[in-house]
Amino acid sequence: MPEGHTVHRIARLHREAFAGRGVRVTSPQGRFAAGAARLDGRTLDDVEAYGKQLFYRFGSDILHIHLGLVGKFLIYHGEAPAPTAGTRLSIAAGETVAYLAGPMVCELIDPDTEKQIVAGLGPDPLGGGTEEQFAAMVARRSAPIGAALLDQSVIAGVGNVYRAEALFLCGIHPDRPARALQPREVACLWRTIAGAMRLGERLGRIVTVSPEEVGAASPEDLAASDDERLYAYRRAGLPCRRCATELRAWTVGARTITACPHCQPPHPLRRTVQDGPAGATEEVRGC
DNA sequence: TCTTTATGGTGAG
DNA sequence: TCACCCTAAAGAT
Repeated sequence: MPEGHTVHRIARLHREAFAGRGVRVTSPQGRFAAGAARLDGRTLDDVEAYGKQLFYRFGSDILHIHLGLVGKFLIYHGEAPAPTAGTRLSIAAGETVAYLAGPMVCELIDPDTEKQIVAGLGPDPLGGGTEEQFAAMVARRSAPIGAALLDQSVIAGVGNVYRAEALFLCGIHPDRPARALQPREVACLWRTIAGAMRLGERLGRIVTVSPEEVGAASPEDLAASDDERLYAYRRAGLPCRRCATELRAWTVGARTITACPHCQPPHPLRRTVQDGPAGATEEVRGC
């Protein structure tokens, strides 16, 4: 389940469990045997996340991990099962063991390489990025905003779920050119994504629906639900939670997005301002 | 036991 | 635009 919130959560949990301690590092599967042997027994100084990248610092040796689509960490406190045939990496200290399976990247790099990787990424809402940085990246993209949000050089850490949810919550059609968005729409996207990612990091699951909207007491309750956490992602053919219009799915940026035809109109709606200057209009949300 | 699915990204054509 | 890589877990048989 790796979007940025998952990666930052892993960094936090692993920092708490392993940082400042000597750690046992092995590669049960063998595909990271040489790297594991180099790190085994050494002190893990710190764990950091940026976007979807993880960096484990052992002095000037840095373990770089990217989970990709199917990669995951399984963490055990106390008794742990034997690693499976797919366990690329095992990190252990005291009572805690973390198994890594299916990562897209698991490699040793030096500090310069880390700098290059981070330099190629846009602002990370959970990593000190700013709304101004995001706005500057969006302003120079002619691609659809739905594609731009998946581009890690525009904003780091957003994946297919946060993209669909943020565009829905801000009432923005995914096909609209990024640079044509109004400043308030860009601001809405950044703030919505940042807030949702902070919540996701805390809950360990993406929740965007307002609890009161579905009669729930808290986001924690929604996190346990499979049906009520999200507004748009993978809900094609179902009625919009806000207006009951049937949600529609198509491809944007080589991945499937789902959106509401009514809440996310192709062009921002405008209406005449009653008490403003003659001919003045203001934007209104689809819903 | 088999099949399906996934929140990502790259490289070839 | 497509094929392809990585693996666990849920669902189907």
